[in-house]
Amino acid sequence: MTFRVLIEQVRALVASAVESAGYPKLDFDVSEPPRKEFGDLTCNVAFQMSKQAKKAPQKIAGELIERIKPQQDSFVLSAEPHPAGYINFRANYAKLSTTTLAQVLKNPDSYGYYDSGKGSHVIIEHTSVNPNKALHVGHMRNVILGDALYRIMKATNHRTTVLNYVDDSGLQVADIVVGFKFAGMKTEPPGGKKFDQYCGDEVYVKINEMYEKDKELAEMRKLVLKEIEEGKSEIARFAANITMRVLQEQLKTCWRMKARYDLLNFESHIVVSKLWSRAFELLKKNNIARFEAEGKNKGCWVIEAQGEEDKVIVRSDGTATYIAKDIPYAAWKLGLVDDPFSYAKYQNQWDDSMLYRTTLGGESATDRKFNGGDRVTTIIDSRQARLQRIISQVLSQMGTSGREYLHLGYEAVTLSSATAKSMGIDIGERESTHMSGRKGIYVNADYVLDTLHAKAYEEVKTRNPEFSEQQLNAIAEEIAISAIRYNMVRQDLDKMITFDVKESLSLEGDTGPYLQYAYARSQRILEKSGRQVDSKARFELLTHESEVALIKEIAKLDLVFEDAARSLSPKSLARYAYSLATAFNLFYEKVPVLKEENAGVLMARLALVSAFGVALKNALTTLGITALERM
RNA sequence: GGGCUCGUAGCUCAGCAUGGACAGAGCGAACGCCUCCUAAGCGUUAGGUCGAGGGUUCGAAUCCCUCCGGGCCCGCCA
Repeated sequence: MTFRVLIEQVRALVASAVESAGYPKLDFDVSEPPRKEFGDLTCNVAFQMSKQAKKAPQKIAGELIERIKPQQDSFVLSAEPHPAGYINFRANYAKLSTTTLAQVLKNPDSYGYYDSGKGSHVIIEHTSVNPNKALHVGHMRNVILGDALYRIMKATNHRTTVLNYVDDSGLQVADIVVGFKFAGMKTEPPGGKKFDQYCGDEVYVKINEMYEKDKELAEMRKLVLKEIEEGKSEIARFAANITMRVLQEQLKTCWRMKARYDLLNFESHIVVSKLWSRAFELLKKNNIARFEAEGKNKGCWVIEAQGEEDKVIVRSDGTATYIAKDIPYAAWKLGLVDDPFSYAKYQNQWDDSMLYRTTLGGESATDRKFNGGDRVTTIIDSRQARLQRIISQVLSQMGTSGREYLHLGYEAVTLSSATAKSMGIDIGERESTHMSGRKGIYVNADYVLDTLHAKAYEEVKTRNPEFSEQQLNAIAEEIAISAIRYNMVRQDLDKMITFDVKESLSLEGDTGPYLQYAYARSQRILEKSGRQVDSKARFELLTHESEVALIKEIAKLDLVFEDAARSLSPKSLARYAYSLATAFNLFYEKVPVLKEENAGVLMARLALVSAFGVALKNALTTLGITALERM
C-alpha cells in the first residue's frame, strides 16, 4: 500500500502547488521515471500546463517547485525540477522501508490484496472443452487464463463463481458415439490409455476419416445427435455415459494444472429446461427477434446485428441455431431469466472446494446462487469474438439492469513448424500451423505436463540428490505447472502463441521456475539463519541500492493486483512477479545476508528477505504457481 | 469484398489505454563471475530506419489516415 500512498502524496503536493500558484486545476501524470537518476517519481505537470499558461515547462516547474514542501513525516523526501521540464521526487526511504516491511510482516497472508471488488459477484466461464477429447495446448491457454483471472478477482475481493460449460449434446459427442456404436470401435482404450485421449486421438480422428468415404456413416451422426437431444433412448444413455467418462478425465488434467470450478453446466439441461423458449419469448417481447416472411431468410426468426447481416436464430424448420443456444445460457448467467436448475454435488476438488453440477428437478444440495452475477466474463478464443459481440448486444437490448456481459478473447495457440515436423506433419514453408482436433493435429496437455515434469525431475535431482522419489516428483510437478502457467499468461491476449515443445522446456530466464527459484533462495536464507524474523527490526538500516529497489517493488503489489483486476490482465501480474524476482536476485548477488556481522543490519535484512517471500508468494499464488521451499 | 487483430534486436516478447527525458527484457552469440545464503543465478559486449509513408503536436513506438505483410472471422454448421 505504501507506493500507492507515495504517489498520492506527490499528487497532493503538486495539486496544491498548482492551486496556490494561481493556475487552474488540470490532469497530470505521476509515474516512475525511466532512469533512477531522476528519482523515484516524476511529474509531467509543467508540460501539461505550458500551453495554457504560455510559458516554458522549465519555467513553470521552477515556479511550482517553490511551493512544493514535503512534510517531515511523509513518504516524500524532496522535489527538484529537471531542466527538461519535469519535477522529480525522491522518496523517504527510511519511512518507506519501515512502513512497508511492517505492513507485510503484520499480515503476510493478505498482503497486497486490494479491495476493488467490494464483494461484487463476478461469474467466469472458462475451459468448456467438448467432452469428446483430451485437452490440448490450446485449451491450456484458456484454462490457465481463466483460472488466473478467477484468482485475481478473488484477490481483489470479488465474490467469484467459476463455470465450466459441458456441451454434452453437440455434434462432437455424437461423432464418437457413432464411432463406438456404428463403426465398431472399442469402448475400452488399449493399454490403459487415458479415456479422453483415446476418444480424441483415436475415435474422433478415425471417425472423421471414415466419414469421407462412408456417406451413410456421416448421415448417422445426425440421427445420433437427434437421439442425444431427445435424451430418452438407449443411445442417449450411452452417450451420457461416455460424456461423463471423458469429462472426468478432462477435469483430472485441469485439476492437475491447479484450476478449479464451482459448477458444471450441462448443455442438455439447458435444452430440456426450456430455458431457450423462455429466452426466446423475451426476445420476441422486446422486438429483438423478428420473423421473416420473405427474402433469403424466409421462414426464419432473425436478429439484427449491428453492421452485419441478420443472424438466423431459429431455422425455418423450427430448430435453434448455435448462437441461439448461447443466448439463454448468457441470460441465465446474468440472471435475466428464472433459474430452472437444481444443483447436485459432483466432486470435492484439490483445494477442498465442492464442484457442483446442474440437474433438473429434485432438491438442490446447496443454497448457493451460481448465476445473476454483477459481471459475467466468458473466456473463449477470439475466433468467437463476432458471435460474442452479438450476444452482448442482444443481452443489453433485453435490459441487463447495470449488469455487464464481457467476452474475454485471446488469440489461438499454434504449433511451431519444428513441433509440427516432429509429429510427422509437413507444413511446408509456413512458420506455424493451427491445431485441429478433427485431423489429430495438436499436442496434448498431459503430454506437455509429463514432458516438463520429466525435465524438471532431472534438474531437481542433480541439485538435491538426497531427496526421496516422492519429494522429487512433488517438486518436479510444481515446476512443470509453473513453467506452463507462466508461459501461457506472460504475453498479451491478442498475440498468438506459437507453441514449440523444445522451447517450452526452458526453465531459465523469463520463466515460471525462475520465479520459484528466487523464492526458494529466499527461504533458504531464512532457514539457515536460524532466527525468527522480527517485524520491528531497524529497517532504516537498509540503504543499499538493491535493498531499496527491492522494497519499492514489494510496496507496489496492491497496485498491481488492482490493475490486473481492472484490465483483466494476468499478464501484468506475471510481469510484476518477474521484476520482483529480478530485484531479489540482484539483492542476493550484491548483499550477503548471513555473513553480515552487525546484528541490527542482519535482522533488518532477514525481515526484508521474509517480506520479499511474502510478496512473491502472494503474487505467485494468484498466478496459480506454488512457491517452493526447495527446488 | 467487409470486419477484427498482429507487425519493436537473429528469435520470443514488454512498453502503446492516460504522447514526453539516451526504446527495455528473455533466449540465442562472445566473454567473465561459485574457498561466499542453491550458478534454475549475476555481469560485460555485440545486436533496433519501433513494417512503410504521410499527418496532428513544442514532442509520436504510443494518437489519426493511407499502404504493405501475417493471422482470424464473416452458414437456416457447431
